[in-house]
Amino acid sequence: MGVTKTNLFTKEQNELACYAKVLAHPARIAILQYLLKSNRCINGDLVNELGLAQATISQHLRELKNAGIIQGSIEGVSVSYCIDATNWYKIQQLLNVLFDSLKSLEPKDCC
Amino acid sequence: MGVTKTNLFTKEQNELACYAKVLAHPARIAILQYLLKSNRCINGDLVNELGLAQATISQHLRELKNAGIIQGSIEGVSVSYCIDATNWYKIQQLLNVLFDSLKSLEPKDCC
DNA sequence: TCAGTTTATCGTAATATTACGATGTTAAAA
DNA sequence: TTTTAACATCGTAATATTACGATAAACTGA
Repeated sequence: MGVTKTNLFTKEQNELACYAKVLAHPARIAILQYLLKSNRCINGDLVNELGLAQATISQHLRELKNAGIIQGSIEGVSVSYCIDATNWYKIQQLLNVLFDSLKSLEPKDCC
Repeated sequence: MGVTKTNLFTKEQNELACYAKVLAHPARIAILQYLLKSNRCINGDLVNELGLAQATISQHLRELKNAGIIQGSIEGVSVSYCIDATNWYKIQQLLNVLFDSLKSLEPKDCC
């Protein structure tokens, strides 16, 4: 097996899991933090900043882009990436809907 | 390779990625949503609710528990699981620190 | 004690992810 | 036109994840 049984779950559950998966790697977190700090960057910036090979950075950038978290535009010989603000807030809200739905319990209420 | 180069990243980046990884599966999202709704559950509840084998549910529960998101206590012949509220809020805050640090830009400011 | 119930763990097959060298592709510069 | 720079993509090795049957462990009730 080893394949997630996507059909067992709701669209919302799969969507949330997909977004979480994109965040589930420290290099991608680092890329996002770099973008948050500097507004935009190119592949080469990140190769210097993170210590991973160019091909690896490119692969991570593609995953972030496929998920809609960042967008890239060709700028001469390089590609300028930045955060897609619209999706950024959408993902934050999706996560907060989940996290906010914990009815407040006394600490150690159940277990 | 195929091994994340953990040492290249900060403790915070690795921690955030770890929490995201636990959320990065629809079955675990479904388990959390079930717990949010019903406050507590046992393995058998989830086997009925989700359509996955008992061993698979048990494996997902272990990952949620190892990450500190849920806790379980033995209750007779079964194990009662519930959300660990303290860590729940901590993770939400960690995520929001990331998401809130997007300086507001005009939509389509960069790319 | 013995049988039944509920979980956890082991072993394993199928698949996904991570990382990087090598190789293409595209646009500016010479 | 040729060269250079910056990326993307391909191919692949190493490892991680997902799922489940089988089995073990622990507690309950007869």
